[in-house]
Amino acid sequence: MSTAETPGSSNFIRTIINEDLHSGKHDQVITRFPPEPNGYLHIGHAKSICLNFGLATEYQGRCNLRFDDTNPTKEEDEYVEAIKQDVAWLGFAWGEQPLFASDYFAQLYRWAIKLIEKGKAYVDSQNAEEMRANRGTLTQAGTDSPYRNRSVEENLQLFEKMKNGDFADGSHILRAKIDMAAPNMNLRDPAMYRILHAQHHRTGDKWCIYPMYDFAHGQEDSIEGVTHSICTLEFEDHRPLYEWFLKELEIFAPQQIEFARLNLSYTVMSKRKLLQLVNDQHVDGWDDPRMPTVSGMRRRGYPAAAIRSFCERIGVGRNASWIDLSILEDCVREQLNETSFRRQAVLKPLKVTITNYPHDKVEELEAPNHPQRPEQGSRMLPFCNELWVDRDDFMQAPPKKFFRLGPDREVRLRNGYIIKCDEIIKDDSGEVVELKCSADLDTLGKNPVGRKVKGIIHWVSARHAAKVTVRSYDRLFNQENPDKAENYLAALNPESLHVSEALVEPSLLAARGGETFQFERVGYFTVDSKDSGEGQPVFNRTVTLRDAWAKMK
RNA sequence: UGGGGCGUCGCCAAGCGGUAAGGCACCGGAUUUUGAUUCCGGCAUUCCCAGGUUCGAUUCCUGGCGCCCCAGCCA
Repeated sequence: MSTAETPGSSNFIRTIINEDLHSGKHDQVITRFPPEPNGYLHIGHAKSICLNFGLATEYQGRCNLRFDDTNPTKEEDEYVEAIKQDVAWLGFAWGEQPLFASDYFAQLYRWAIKLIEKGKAYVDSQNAEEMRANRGTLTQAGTDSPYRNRSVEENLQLFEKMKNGDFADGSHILRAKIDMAAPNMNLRDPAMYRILHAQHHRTGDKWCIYPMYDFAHGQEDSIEGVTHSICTLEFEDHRPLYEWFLKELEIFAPQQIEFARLNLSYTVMSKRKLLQLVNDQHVDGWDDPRMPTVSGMRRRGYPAAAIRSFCERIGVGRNASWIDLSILEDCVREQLNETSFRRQAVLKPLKVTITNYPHDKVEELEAPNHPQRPEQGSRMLPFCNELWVDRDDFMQAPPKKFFRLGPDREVRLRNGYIIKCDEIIKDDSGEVVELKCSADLDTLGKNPVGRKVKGIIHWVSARHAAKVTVRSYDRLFNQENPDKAENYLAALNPESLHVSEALVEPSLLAARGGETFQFERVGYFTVDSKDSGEGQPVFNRTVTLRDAWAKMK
């Protein structure tokens, strides 16, 4: 477990834990991260993972990875494998084996019988529509089921038959007998077990009844000795139920604590919607670099440390909050600036010919891998009289503040000479196709005397450059909150992916999948692990560099 | 309109009766062969509003207002 990060600021959960430790209520901290294996993990889950595993580490306790697999119709092994990989990649460990709610099915079944015997649960034979109709509304009490007062014996028999598979799906259901008039809807005789003749990813067809979340989660926590069961705010209304089951079952009662889920601007977070983006092929898969999934961010090139740092920075509270994407991006840049080697790459090429440099001469110019860290070494850049520079670094009629190429303007070639633009070549349509420049050959590694050249631009040798595919990503949605749109799909950004060919320094051809480089003055780019071939790297733009000039414009 | 929550700077977020931390964003300025990084400096006399208690309230009380969640045999 690699959590050398800062302890972080105070939050209400740390306060509760500290109190519990000081009062002697607990002498250790046990948490859990309980995903349902019905989709891939996203940045919202990452917040929960960092919180739960982070707390366990901080208090030298334990955090269980427990799959909440109580609904066989939606859960698959593919998801449990992906989730395990994501949690591990984020830097957390869960002991020898992950846990599963399905491991507790037998115990849960015995507990259901116990409640029936106590007269606290009954088999209802209304269908789903009748149950809904009799549940009442937010302002009106519900009505008791006509089956509510079946005898314990009859309930026991019926429930056993449910378990044995004697009934069709939906024909009967086990309910807790609480209060059909409770103002909290969750207490109006909530469902405990439903009949589901479905293949479970782990138990196969052993069971044909499955516990509902409410009848499973608290008991799972209890079995595992979880001290603090941390979940999101929507479950707040379920807490009385959570506590009711534990009390009626007379078993250890963990404390449920709710926090606000993460909302990120310009993205959606619901698994249903993410699944639809995948199924309808609006994206390339769960791990498409535009997805807010852990696997998508990993493929995009976000370091795990950046995600951890992000989760620490945003804090934990109970306000429904919207986090600005810029915070995540700042965390990513913070990490990548430290670790990434610098390289030169031209994304929008414009030809430059150095008129006073010999046609047949080639020089190797030394360039540091990381200017702030000379110990990281250097690589050699081939230089000749034909270069590519970026179109954005040239203007025919530049404003005074444009510190780049323009008629008669001088500029430093990064890691190379100072050149001056003498002549502009255009094609028939008037488009600039080439610049003729002269180099000051006495400016390698030193400044010219008598004048100052402020601008620096990146370049590659046209005779040596390699051509690679670059995928530039933009936000997946155009609206700050896609959920507010009539249809969130309409808020999809049609320009979220831009594929282009870039000309890069030859050393980049050896880049391996997952490696990230800073293309100087442009951004951070990560070699795609799926689509890159041997000697044919495909670069995903992880994040751009900050661009003060872009702001000035 | 039933129940449960939440309201501190543009976005997050500390604070828990003693006179508003921090981060992101933003605005200045310094250094710089990345208009990057780094570095300095600025950025809420005010804590949803109105009353009240108190020597003193963002913190306590009362009343408003606003926002979020709940009527799956999903989790």
